Amino acid sequence: MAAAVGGGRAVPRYLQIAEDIVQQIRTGSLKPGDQVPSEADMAERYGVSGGTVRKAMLEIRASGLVDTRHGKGSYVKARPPVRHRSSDRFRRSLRQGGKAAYLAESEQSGATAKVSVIHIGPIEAPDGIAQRLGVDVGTQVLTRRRLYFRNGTPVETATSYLPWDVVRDIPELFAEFVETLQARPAAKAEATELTLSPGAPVVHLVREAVTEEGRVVEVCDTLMAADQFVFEFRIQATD
Amino acid sequence: MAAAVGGGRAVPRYLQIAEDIVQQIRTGSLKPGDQVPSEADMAERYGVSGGTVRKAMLEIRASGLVDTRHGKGSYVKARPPVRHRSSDRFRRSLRQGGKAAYLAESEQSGATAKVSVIHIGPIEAPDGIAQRLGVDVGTQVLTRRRLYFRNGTPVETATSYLPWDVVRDIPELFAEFVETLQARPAAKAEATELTLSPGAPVVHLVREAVTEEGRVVEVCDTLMAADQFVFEFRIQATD
DNA sequence: TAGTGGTCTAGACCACCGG
DNA sequence: CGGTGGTCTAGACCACTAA
Repeated sequence: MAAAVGGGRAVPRYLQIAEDIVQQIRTGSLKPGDQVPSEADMAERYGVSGGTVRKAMLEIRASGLVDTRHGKGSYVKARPPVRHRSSDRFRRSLRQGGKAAYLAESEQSGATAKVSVIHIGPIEAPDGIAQRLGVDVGTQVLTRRRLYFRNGTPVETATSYLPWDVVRDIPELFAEFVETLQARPAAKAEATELTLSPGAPVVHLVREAVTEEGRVVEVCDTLMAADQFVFEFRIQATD
Repeated sequence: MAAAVGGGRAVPRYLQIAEDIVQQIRTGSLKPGDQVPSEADMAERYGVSGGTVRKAMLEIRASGLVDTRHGKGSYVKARPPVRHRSSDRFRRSLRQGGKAAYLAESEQSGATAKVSVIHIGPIEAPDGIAQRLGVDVGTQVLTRRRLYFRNGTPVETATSYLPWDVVRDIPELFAEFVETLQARPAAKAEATELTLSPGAPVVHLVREAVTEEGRVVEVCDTLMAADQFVFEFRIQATD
């Protein structure tokens, strides 16, 4: 049948449908864990074709309120929206190993947390990392790759890089941390690892640990599901 | 004609096409300002239908490398990807009015900057803002809404809220700033205001200015195109 | 007016999931 | 196996832009 639409439609049909479903979630008609109507259902109910309903589902996914699994359906997320990631985590007393800090911080907010170490071992420093550590590209460094879970779903990957001499000494005399943070859409592989819808935003955070002598002794590269975190920074005014 | 695909295709056609175009941009075959091939072109060139090429374009837009205008076409962004937004901006010496700070910071990185004031005047404090300022909901506060441009395109909106007694005194004795930062997909209206593709990530940053007495005297609510900013924070280690 | 992107249809086959 | 989402087609009409 011919296109779309009788006359001057302001809001496209697929957005109307998406808005309808999102409202049902926000108002609680659809509760956490509930299955969102299947695409076939919606096509019939709203009297539109599959393509249109599909586009609506893309919008709904972009809202971050549902979880879609191929062959099963879409479900309203249980995830409590976000967790605070405060700069407080840099207090030395909380840094008895990064793992403990995460667990403490996470459970403080009433969620189950888990950390799994994917990989640990020596590697040749990749370009950007070598630069940050102030060593030559290809220098051997120790890496540790971790996956962080919250309430059973992965929310963060972290890869840290340490030069060998630092590993031997383990200074724990960091004077300063420099964090750079950028948000962007997830690449395909990243979306898979964090079980996100493709294109969902992720936050890429790189933390450098700097000693009192000004040497960068650790670089930690982390990727987070954006909807799982609120970042908080306290900054002292200076002259 | 019937579907898709002979046999076991690993990577979907639309992703292959998107990847091809993105590579052409990254390698420089398509230069900043160049027009990306039209959808009709691509459909013919790659031998796929319009729907498929459309999906590819969605992926390409998600990469943030391209700017699409209805009725005109898609063009490779001129935007040098990002601008550093460093916590240095809190140095008092740079805070002779927020506008000056932005212009200085921006032009330092070799871009043209412009700030336009959309609105300035009294308003009843909305819920979240009143809470942060420690006043009752509905209290009159001064708001100032600004749109920030970089190289001619809007990249940031900022709305600041100040209680009236602060406006009178203008303390400039901030002791601390607290920033909370969250990334999420842009809502439709936000995407329009910042000329983003719908669903492109934005960063929502709220900055509170705190006096030495611990009073919050200003709340600034800003929304930024995520692909335009890298945030940098330096944090002193404490015990 | 011609060319572009934006919305929509009515179908098809595939890949995945669960019983 | 039936139901679900994922990919794809070959068209249609609409809305915007620029010459």
